[in-house]
Amino acid sequence: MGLTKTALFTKQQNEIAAMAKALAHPARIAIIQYLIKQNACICGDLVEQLGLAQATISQHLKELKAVGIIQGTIEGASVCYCIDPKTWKRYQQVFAGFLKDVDFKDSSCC
Amino acid sequence: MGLTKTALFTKQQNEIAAMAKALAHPARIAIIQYLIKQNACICGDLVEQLGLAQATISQHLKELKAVGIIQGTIEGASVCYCIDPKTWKRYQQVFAGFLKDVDFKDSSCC
DNA sequence: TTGTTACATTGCAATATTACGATAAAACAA
DNA sequence: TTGTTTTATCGTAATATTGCAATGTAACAA
Repeated sequence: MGLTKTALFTKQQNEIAAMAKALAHPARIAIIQYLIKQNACICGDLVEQLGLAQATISQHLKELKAVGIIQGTIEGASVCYCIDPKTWKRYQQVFAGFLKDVDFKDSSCC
Repeated sequence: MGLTKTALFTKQQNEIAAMAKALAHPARIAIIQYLIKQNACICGDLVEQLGLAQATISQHLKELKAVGIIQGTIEGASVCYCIDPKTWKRYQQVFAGFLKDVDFKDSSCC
């Protein structure tokens, strides 16, 4: 069917998966890293930097905006993008919480 | 085209994206959480727990095995799955490294 | 106004993912 | 051996993702 059965899982599980999905493409990782390095930039900079078509970059930016990890502010004809500090902290917390230390038994399997 | 242009990105960016992709489905999050809670379990347990078809669970297990986050050992007719401690630590390090603290300028955007 | 620049959106093609029934394979019991 | 249990794999359908050319839209300049 190709449709994830969201209802079978907890809210938390769906949230972690959705957050991971936003990071599940190298172009989006590259965008985030570039935004951190430059503090902020416009869409055109990313098109040059990454070597993907403008429409493609715009689509990736849309996805990152949808999960709230970046925000864009209109700056004349261009749009200035940057990391949203609040969502960034949430990402840190959620992933640190999920990837917590586990007390693995000796050679854990059976 | 539907084909990610892997060559445009660094090895590190591709790795982070691949690791995130493995976590980008709630069923796989649920499987990992259950494995941590129970220390280990067999495929049949997960089929009961999650309410997905056996073929579907088996497929998710295959993906998790492919990135090395879980390992399976044959135990008679069944297969015992558990978290791979080494890969788990790598996940912790990689995500902690990527989601590091950022010194956000005042209201960071432009 | 006309033209230009910067992005977003639309429409499409190629590929990937999700899900499951059916079937295969391997271990074991009777 | 035959049957049962457990998991993997195959085949298929439905849906999602990736990528880009073309087009739309908004801001600005001349």
